[in-house]
Amino acid sequence: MARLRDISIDRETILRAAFGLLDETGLDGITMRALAARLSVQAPALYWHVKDKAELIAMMAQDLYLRGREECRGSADARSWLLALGQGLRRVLTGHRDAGRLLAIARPLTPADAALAERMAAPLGVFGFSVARALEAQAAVLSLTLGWALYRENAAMAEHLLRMFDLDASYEKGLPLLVDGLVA
Amino acid sequence: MARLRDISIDRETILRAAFGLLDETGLDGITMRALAARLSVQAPALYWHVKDKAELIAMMAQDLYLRGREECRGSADARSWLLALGQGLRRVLTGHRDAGRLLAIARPLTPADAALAERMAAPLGVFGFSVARALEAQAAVLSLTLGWALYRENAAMAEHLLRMFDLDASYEKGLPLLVDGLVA
DNA sequence: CGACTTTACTTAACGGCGTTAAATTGTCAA
DNA sequence: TTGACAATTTAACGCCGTTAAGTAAAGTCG
Repeated sequence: MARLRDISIDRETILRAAFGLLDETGLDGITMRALAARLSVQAPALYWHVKDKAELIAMMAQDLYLRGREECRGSADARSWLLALGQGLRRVLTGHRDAGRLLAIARPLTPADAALAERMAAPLGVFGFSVARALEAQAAVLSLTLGWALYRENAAMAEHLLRMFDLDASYEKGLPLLVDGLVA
Repeated sequence: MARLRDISIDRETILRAAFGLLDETGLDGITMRALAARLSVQAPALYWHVKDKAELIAMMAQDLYLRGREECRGSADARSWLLALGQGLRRVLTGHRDAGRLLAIARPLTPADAALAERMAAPLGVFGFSVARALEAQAAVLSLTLGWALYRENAAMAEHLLRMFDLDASYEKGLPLLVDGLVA
């Protein structure tokens, strides 16, 4: 395991370094060379652990989604579950620079991995949702949240706009409107 | 005007060529060299008309937004105006490959141009909305629509998922839920 | 008409990017 | 001791956005 170097890198350390790089330099700052340098390694070494950059971005996206979903573990009904999903993902996305943009450019995962969306929505089944209805409701909440995150990232520069209305409050208001309709 | 070449290029022809290139090759296919080739010109010639690639993308984004808004010209009330805004933008975004991703990576326009969002939301004022409430409502509808477009672009490859529920119908259902709450 | 400026392009080049190929080195099993 | 294997290195390729410098046509003006 340990080789020339005291500690070697693996997918997990690469992933964490990538998020660190994202927060410090933004999405454009994520280059294979910069990421490698942060791990005290040459760029091609990364390709032993990761197929290509697109896979790395997909890994990061998946990590963000899963962290967002953890927020709705103890939800007692469909309404609170969907609210927690939206707010959880929102919290995760606001916690990383350019996180919305990252999700936007992330290539879809492998076909086998597309089942993730299905697994994610599964808890809704417990509350009596059909698979189709669960996927629908989840898609609506995730769409609103991702779109909102992008809006926020883009508006960050135009402070003038943000002084005219509270974007965060707008989300807090809009999400329940959508969710209430979805569970009705 | 006309010089060495019979017809010269300008911002408008560049913009149209860029959308053509987008539809044929996707967002990754939009390179300054490919765009120039499509106009029978060398790449650096583009920089006479456009500051850099980011400005080109911003131009395309603005064009998409404005085309989306044209849909809600004849709306009689706030509800139908917001519905038309969402559906109009949705129609425009589904009409171009990777249009959602393009909006997501487009850098915010110049500060002076940030007033565009304000101008866009202005018609809502006629229906009795305050500026803040109009911007809020518009942000919610645009967020849902952009997020939905991204969802759709990413899910396009995972046909398996799409066979389990109707994403378009999901949007048609979710948008009124949000809008009804916003105008209440 | 001829000199000068301006417009709109060309060619050439730079540095950085993602990625691949090949060589290299340390570790472990037989 | 040897040989397979894991994990990295060095070197390089082609493409990217972008800049610098040169150049030809068109407009301006004495």
